[in-house]
Amino acid sequence: MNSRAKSNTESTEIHCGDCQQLIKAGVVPPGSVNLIVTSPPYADQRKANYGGVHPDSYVRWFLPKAEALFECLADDGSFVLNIKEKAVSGERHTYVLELIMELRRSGWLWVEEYCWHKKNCYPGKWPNRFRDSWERLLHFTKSRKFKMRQDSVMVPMGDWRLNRLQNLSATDRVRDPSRHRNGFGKKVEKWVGREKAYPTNVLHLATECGFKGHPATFPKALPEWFIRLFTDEGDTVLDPFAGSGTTLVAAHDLKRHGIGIEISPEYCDLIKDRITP
Amino acid sequence: MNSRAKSNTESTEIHCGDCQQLIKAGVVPPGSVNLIVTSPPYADQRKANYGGVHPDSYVRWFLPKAEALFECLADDGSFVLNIKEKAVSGERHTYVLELIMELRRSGWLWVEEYCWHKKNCYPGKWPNRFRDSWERLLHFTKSRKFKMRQDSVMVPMGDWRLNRLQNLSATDRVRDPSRHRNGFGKKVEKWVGREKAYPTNVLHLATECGFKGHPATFPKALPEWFIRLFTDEGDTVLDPFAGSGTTLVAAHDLKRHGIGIEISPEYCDLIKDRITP
DNA sequence: AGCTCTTATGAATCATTGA
DNA sequence: GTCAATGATTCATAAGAGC
Repeated sequence: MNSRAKSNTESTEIHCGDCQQLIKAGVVPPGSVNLIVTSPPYADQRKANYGGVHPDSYVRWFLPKAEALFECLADDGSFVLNIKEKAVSGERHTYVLELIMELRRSGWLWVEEYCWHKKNCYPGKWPNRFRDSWERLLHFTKSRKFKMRQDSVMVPMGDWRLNRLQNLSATDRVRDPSRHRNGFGKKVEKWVGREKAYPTNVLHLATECGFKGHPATFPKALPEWFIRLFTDEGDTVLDPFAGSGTTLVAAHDLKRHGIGIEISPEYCDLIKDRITP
Repeated sequence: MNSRAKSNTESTEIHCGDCQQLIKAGVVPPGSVNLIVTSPPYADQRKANYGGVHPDSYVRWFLPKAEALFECLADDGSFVLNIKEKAVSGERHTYVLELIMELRRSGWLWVEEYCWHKKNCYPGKWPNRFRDSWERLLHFTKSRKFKMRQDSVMVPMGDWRLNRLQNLSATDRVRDPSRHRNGFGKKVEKWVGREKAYPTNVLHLATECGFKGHPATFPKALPEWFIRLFTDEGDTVLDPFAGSGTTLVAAHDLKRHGIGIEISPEYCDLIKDRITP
């Protein structure tokens, strides 16, 4: 199970323990990971499962782990962190903001904040806020030049294209560039026959309701999207807070080599059940 | 024009000048404003119009203005700030995060971060990121108990159903293969008999394309939503960076007393043209 | 009125060139 | 070398024109 032979790209490793300790112990070789995508235990949530981390000490808890992750990530690799701050005594807590700034201070580049717009969010009603329907997907890298396969996540264009491109008017080709600083009109011809467009930085996905047994299931489509975007086949994907193993299942299905680290023995067993056919 | 008599709830004041100076000068009485909703000039944008503020000095530029706003806001009032950090040399800049923390340090409560998911975002393509399709709507208050009229922004179930059906674009279907038509049908059935539902903290709106004369038009539906949510009829709404006056038009239409402050004389004139019938 | 088709344009970002 | 201006790239919406 511990073999990382590139020849078998569909192999998946599961390690049971604390990710910081295991990585420091050499379980994941330095620079060997192409993508880290994870949804760590939220502050003060999942108390029953993880023991809970208080919001005020969340940054202190996370930083050394991020340092370990930095070591094992390849220079052109990406780190995608799914997180959302909780509300504490009527306010949004600032630990996520502080975490971003501290991670930058320790060498990470904060390239982008993708937005996961949840189609079906958790129900509830409070006097001072509505249901929280979005989460942050923070994208960090080690370098300004990183691997990104934009073509692999293109989406079908809107129907507008069908009408738009049937008749190319003269204006399409002659849009005055002195007034509008974009040659968009000129290039419309290029679109004939094109079926797909690049997506935006908002992922509009539903949460997964089907899988029981772990409280924080994020939809498989989420890691899948980032795995397709930031890795090639045969690359290595790491989830240091594997939980129920959704990222690893996605990596396996996409023929990437998966490494999962999970501190809870029960979840480790659960992941193994999920991965092995 | 300067009368703030509550009797005339539809009156709208326009003041031309710097909001900080004008408020300090007493143009807006302390504690008289129920809602501040504004979209300030973004860092280093609108150079032609405002002179531009460098991202690195944005917090320093904004803080004293926020202090003035604090003074004129009622104790149970709300401050809604529409903002989004720009990308600087391959990274998202952190001035918005810093601003949130500094505002908290100076007495504001950061109650919530609403998300404006823009249906039509600016086009473009870059090697390291996709098009930016969302902006922040930061909600600050002076007190944990603030005025909130949740019922006033409930969405009719019928419209909701209609919109969902219409918005089921090809993109929706591809990104979320788990959403089957039968599953959707089930969900709709669940809502039969119920007339209205509470919204979430994500607003899914298009940007306004048509309005000329000001570079930063945000859709009228945006201030409208917050005005209905955080004020009653006859209350006072302030926009200290009025721009083209969209917030004031919304306030006027909803029978709120509007106060607009705008530093550019041309825009002041433009607002007056827009307000007066 | 309702439909189709046409057209303008929007808080952008990065790479390159020039001062 | 640092900084500022210019060029190249891209998509969905709404308003308007035409039928």
